[in-house]
Amino acid sequence: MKYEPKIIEDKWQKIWEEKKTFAARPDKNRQKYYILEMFPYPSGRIHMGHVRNYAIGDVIARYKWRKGFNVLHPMGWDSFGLPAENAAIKHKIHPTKWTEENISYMRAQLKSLGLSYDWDREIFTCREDYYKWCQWFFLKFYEKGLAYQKEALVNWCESCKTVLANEQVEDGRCWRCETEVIQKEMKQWFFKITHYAEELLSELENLKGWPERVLTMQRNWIGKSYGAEIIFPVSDKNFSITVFTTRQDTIFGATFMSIAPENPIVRELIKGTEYEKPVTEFVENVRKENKILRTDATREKEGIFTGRYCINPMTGWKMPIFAANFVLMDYGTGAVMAVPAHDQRDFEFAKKIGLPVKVVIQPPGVELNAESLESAYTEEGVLVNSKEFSGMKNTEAMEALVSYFQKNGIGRKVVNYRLKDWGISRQRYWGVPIPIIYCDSCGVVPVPEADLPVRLPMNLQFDNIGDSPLKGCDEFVNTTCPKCRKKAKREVDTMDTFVDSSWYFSRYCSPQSKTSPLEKEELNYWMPVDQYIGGIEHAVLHLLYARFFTKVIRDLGFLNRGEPFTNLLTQGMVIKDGAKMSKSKGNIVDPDDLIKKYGSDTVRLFCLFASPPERDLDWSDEGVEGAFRFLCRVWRLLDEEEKNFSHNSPFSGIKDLTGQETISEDAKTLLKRCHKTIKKVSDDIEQRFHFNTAIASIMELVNALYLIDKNDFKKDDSLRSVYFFSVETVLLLLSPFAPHICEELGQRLGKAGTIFEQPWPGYDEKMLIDEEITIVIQINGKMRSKISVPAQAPEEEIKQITINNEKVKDLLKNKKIIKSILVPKRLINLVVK
RNA sequence: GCGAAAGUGGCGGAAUUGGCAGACGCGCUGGACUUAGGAUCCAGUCCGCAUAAAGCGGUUGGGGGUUCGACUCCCCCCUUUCGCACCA
Repeated sequence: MKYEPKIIEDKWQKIWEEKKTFAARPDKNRQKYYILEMFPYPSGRIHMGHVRNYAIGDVIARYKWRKGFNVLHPMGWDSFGLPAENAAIKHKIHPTKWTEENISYMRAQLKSLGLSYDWDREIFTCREDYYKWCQWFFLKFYEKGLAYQKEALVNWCESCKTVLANEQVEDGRCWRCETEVIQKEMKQWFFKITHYAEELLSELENLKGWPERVLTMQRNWIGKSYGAEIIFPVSDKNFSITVFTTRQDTIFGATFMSIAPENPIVRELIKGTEYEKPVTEFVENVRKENKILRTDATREKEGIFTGRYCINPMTGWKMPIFAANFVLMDYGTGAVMAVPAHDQRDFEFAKKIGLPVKVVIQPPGVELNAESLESAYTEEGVLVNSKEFSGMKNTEAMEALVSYFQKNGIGRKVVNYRLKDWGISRQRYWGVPIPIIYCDSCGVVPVPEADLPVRLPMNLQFDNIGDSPLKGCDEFVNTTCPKCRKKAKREVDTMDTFVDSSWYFSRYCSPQSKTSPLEKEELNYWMPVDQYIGGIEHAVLHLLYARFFTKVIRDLGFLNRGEPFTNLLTQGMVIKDGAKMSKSKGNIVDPDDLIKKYGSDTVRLFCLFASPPERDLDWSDEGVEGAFRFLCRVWRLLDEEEKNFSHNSPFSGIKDLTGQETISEDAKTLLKRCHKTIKKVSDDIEQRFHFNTAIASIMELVNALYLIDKNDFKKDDSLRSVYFFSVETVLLLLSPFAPHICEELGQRLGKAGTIFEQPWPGYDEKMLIDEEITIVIQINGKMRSKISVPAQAPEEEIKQITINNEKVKDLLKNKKIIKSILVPKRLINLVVK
């Protein structure tokens, strides 16, 4: 009988679907295991990256299930987003239709892969019953002061008339029309993620199951730094400028001040003076520059004098104030004290303009001299020219100065974060409407909870990209104020789709709940996700937002903990011909074609075998062929034997040697090999997710089975029995990787029930021990020979056998043994002279 | 520039705690079966020397070190990938 993957895969997928084999129910008596792969955007078709991601998750899910865990393994669709809107414009098809059609197609593709999802929990972020709760969360955020509105600078494409996400800006240009992106000030809604900045940072330490890489990226992103805010009074004005610095120890060397061009203080400083025109011109020019160019470290330092001075509170000097292109408005206070001797940027700028440089930190053993300085000295040292602080180590001066500032009202100690609040407004149609109403009398009014959802209107025309398409939909925009019942207008922006994906994993715990976004009891049973799997590209964005949301969900009283993902696996990319698979490279491999040709078991097996999950996977058509060949080999293990099996016999469970005195040596060797393979495969899955080596060891077992001469069965019944036990073992071990073929062969082997219902095979420690072991003989660290000794042989005996070995004797002629090292069960090393 | 990860046969990769480098697969070579083989089975396959066989030497990006022993630990350097990058 030929191995025909298509037939058997259809058969088993149908059985799984009808029986709801993978449905999860909370069960207090069983330990839960929540495994999750990042849900996909329904772009049209599944690609190889998805296949790999889901194959990895499926192995873990099936393994844990068989280990007796109550497994939750859900799937859904991150189905709001710009591509649907673009497709609508291009093909005159409604985003809903486009999205739902893609979902149907991709769901069928996932099902054809035989993945163990609980499809009853499927989530669609673009459907009312989900996005209603996004709006509900928005209202809760608003109530708690975690959602607010402010003017902000955003990436703006003048040609497309829309805000662009950072990912959609390539080299400072719009990805679609290549227009240069500018910074535009717009009123935007923000989520106050900075409220949790400290916790988001400190909790990283407890995420032991996360890759260090991701933790580092999040730490960098949050960017905590310790320093001081210092107040500099402005000459001839009744206000002052506050700067943030981490180097308050250098304040005696501050000779001028630089402020961000965008800083509103600039306007105040120049108002009505001769500097107004040139400075405004400079500011406008800098603002027109795109952000990428602006924040390039190698960019020429430019600045313009504002005509004003401020007073250094420690030295009393008049410091000229400059507007400078290298000062960022959105970090610190948007103003910095410039210390040219000890900051490279200030140094470059001072040299260019000809501003004074003053050394206030001296490194040990060297005398720095302001005139001969070629670059800023930014390392540690001792304070000089710093009044009573002179002579202090700069690290000590940090603290001393902060106390001095605080005592004298000059400044204070502060902690600054690089993390900014999350701007969630998008001038798009295909997203969650922000549930806010603007009333001329009442101002900003949140939509009452009872009125949710604010529905996305379905009757829009998609013939042109405009900013906030909802603006043009009168029946959406025009409404009545919930407070005063007068005419009012709705917010026309929608939410960033990252909002939708920030809590979907929680919703999976009670996906059908109509009364609440989350059911407390179910949530606390399933959460946190025990194993989350996805690409590294979400290291900061999604994974940070999800952590933030989970903390809010905790503080809203739904959940008793604030971290969503205990373990995180970031799988590598799928590479072909040295590049990531992409349309533009033309190196795409379509999963559908492969499944049609080889079956999904083969495709999954190859993805898992070709490299460990966290590394990039090099695609190889020959490798796929090899995976298929291996499954054919497994198939043929029992090809001619089928008629000999008794039907409905139970699976064997652990098979050891108890009561088997009649077992032959060959059978014993094979049986031991089975137990070793069980251990190896279990450990590789459980401890390291190294599926490639797990599969390799199953291949070894299969190779060993092929070397057994079935003619021997006639005279050796124990060998026959162990052989079929081994086949059974192969199926039990291989089934998380290639489930369909294993189920089919299990049935053909005459077994009652399915493999999925069988517990994961155990092994007998006794069966792992060899009676005879091979000891390697090294002489001066070089491998010279091997000997076979009883496993229990004492050290002295092994040594005797070694020196009596013919070859060793030969090599030891005229030499003296100085030392011998015995590594138990492995080797003996003779050090000779 | 800063930080992280990686570098092993012709290729993908293995070696889990410092103990036989190259498991397993691909590719290649030979043999068996065969009308045929691009199916299947068996065997060989790191490199060099030697070769009837046994053997000898070398080898984990390069150089140094620690150790009886290093792919593994330490120092220096090279290359690649990724992340951050005027953050005061």
